[in-house]
Amino acid sequence: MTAQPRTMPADTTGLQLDAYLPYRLSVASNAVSRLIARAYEDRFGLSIPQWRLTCVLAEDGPMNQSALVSRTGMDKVTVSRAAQGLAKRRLLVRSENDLDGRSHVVALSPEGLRLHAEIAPLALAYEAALISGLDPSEVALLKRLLLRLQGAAGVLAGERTEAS
Amino acid sequence: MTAQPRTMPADTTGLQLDAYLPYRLSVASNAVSRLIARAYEDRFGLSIPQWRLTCVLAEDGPMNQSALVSRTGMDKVTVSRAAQGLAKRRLLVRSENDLDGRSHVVALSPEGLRLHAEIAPLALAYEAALISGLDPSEVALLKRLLLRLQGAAGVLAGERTEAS
DNA sequence: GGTAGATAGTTGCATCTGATACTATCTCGC
DNA sequence: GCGAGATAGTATCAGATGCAACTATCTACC
Repeated sequence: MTAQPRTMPADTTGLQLDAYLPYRLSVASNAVSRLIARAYEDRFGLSIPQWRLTCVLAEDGPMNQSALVSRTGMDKVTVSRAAQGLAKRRLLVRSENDLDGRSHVVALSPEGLRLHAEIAPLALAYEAALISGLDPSEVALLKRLLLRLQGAAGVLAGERTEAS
Repeated sequence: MTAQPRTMPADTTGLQLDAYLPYRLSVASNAVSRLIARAYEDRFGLSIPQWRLTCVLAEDGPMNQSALVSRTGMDKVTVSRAAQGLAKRRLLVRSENDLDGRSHVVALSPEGLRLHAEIAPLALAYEAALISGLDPSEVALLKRLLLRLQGAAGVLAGERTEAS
């Protein structure tokens, strides 16, 4: 005989929040994001969007804002504000684009590059601490599945695909 | 010989945003959350916190708000406002707690239960669509890894553990 | 039994976010 | 070249979020 808790409502839907993937994903992501955001904010005064721009510019070199938008998937308003914040602190420089008067080329300043080089080890240490105890193959699978979920969500949301 | 793009800055940090787990996690979670939030909002007028409360109350039965806080991990302010919104629509009922004048017992109304039963299949369909093509064992591992990341983030953030 | 500290929940506030609207510039077709 | 529509980026506004402060109630200790 299966035990039947007394006040349990007859939930016949088969839905359990704890096992619901979007819920698990959101809770895990929020926990990790809060941790990381606090670390960057407290020690370096960088928001997450600012940190992302810094990373992309350090990796790929100068580009304009719309390239940053497609590279990071962030909103163009978010990118604009993050770039303004970094420019105010002289961590990046925006120069006129002679070929297109609408856009500016955005590049890390030497100080920006230095800051990135300073933060990167900390960022990697956080990642290492988060995945400590996990098998590298599990981590690789995790990243692959996350990319897959992201893609599936984009498709379900009716997102325009690359090959239109 | 490895091709060397011309303008690539000397990024010797070993950090690549695309491969950085917190980034992958955040982007995937945002994509999924946006999809789900829009579905619930558009069709049923429920926010994500309201939907979570509904699920927990349908699963576990009536409880007070602080129990909802520890059950869902959401902020107590978020829970309070979500409960107020649901109460305004008569989807849940708050009754005085005779044993403790500070707290109220929160329970789904019959309409609330009915709405939950109506939404649950849609929620499960979204989950199924997101993980379609994935092996069930992969999904199980994914959920396990997400829980693990969440726990690791909590520990790193100095969170009080259950067994103090 | 009265006071100090803990707890339940709400309100206020400051911030972040994203959608929309707007300006400026570019491109294309004629 | 010139006007219609596309694109880069910014400004503006509404809603969500979470912290801190607050009220009310409870608990525990003297």
